[in-house]
Amino acid sequence: MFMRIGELADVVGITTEAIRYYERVGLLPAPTRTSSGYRDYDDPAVERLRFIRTAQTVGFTLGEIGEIIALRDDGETPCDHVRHLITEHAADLQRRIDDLLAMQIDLQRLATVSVTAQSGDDATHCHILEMDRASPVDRG
Amino acid sequence: MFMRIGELADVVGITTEAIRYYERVGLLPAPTRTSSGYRDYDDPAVERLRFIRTAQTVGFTLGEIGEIIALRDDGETPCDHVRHLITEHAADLQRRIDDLLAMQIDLQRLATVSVTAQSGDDATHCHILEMDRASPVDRG
DNA sequence: CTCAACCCTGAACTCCACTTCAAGGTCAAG
DNA sequence: CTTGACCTTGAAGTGGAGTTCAGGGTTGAG
Repeated sequence: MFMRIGELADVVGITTEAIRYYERVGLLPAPTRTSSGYRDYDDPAVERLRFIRTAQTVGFTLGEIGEIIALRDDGETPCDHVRHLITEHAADLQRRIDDLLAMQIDLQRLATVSVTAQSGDDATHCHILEMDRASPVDRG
Repeated sequence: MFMRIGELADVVGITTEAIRYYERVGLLPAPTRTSSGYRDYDDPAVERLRFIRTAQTVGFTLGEIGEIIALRDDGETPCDHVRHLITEHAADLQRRIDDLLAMQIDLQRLATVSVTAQSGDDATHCHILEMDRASPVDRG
């Protein structure tokens, strides 16, 4: 299945501009072109774009995604290096998860205060904002 | 207790530049000035800056924080709005955590393959890279 | 043949949350 | 009275992830 950029954009739910941008920054290989210069994509391009989107939703930057993709693309990369990168990304992932969980705890605390504040006596004042917070999560 | 910007910065752990920036974008009211034009902060400023920091750690943007603050400054009770934002952010956070966990499982699988590949028969080829990934988490 | 809908390019612009820079004023210690 | 730490301002820079713009080419339907 070959398709032009607009169709690809529709299929994966990414704008044509973003797709061209990914190509420009090296995340997406330059596709073949029609005689008139139109980009002509195949199924692997769909795969890759979907992968990029997923990786983005979990918080990887395009730079990191590029690294990961490079691993997959570069069949000559020695396994040791690959393992190293995997370990690195795993640790990074764990940090991200920890950060988000900490955020979630903070948010839940805020939500709890919010609910109790709802039945408060003083309607002109938001208790959520006045709560004396526990020390904010301090992770640099 | 009145203090200059540098002391305030130390107290709340925010750079002086960030504090001036918050003032510029309307998050922090312009403080009184000394005769020579130096900013002169009082305790409520400390409170507000701490609130901004806390709100940030739970994932609110400065824009959202500004909204909340504006509501309160207008004398309206921002509780409903705050509750709404909290709910939204909680859901968003949960999605991101789920995605990250899924990604972690993928990565662990990759790491496992990596280890077994180490003792693999074909030393010239990295098996880690050849695995076909499970379909990525697809949440739009 | 014409028209709309699509495609191409490079460059410039946007947003966020700051940071950095340049050029100068103030204040307390020595 | 100089030195150095601090303060002031406006403007510009940063970086990530695109989006928008200007100006033009292609394609297919009517």
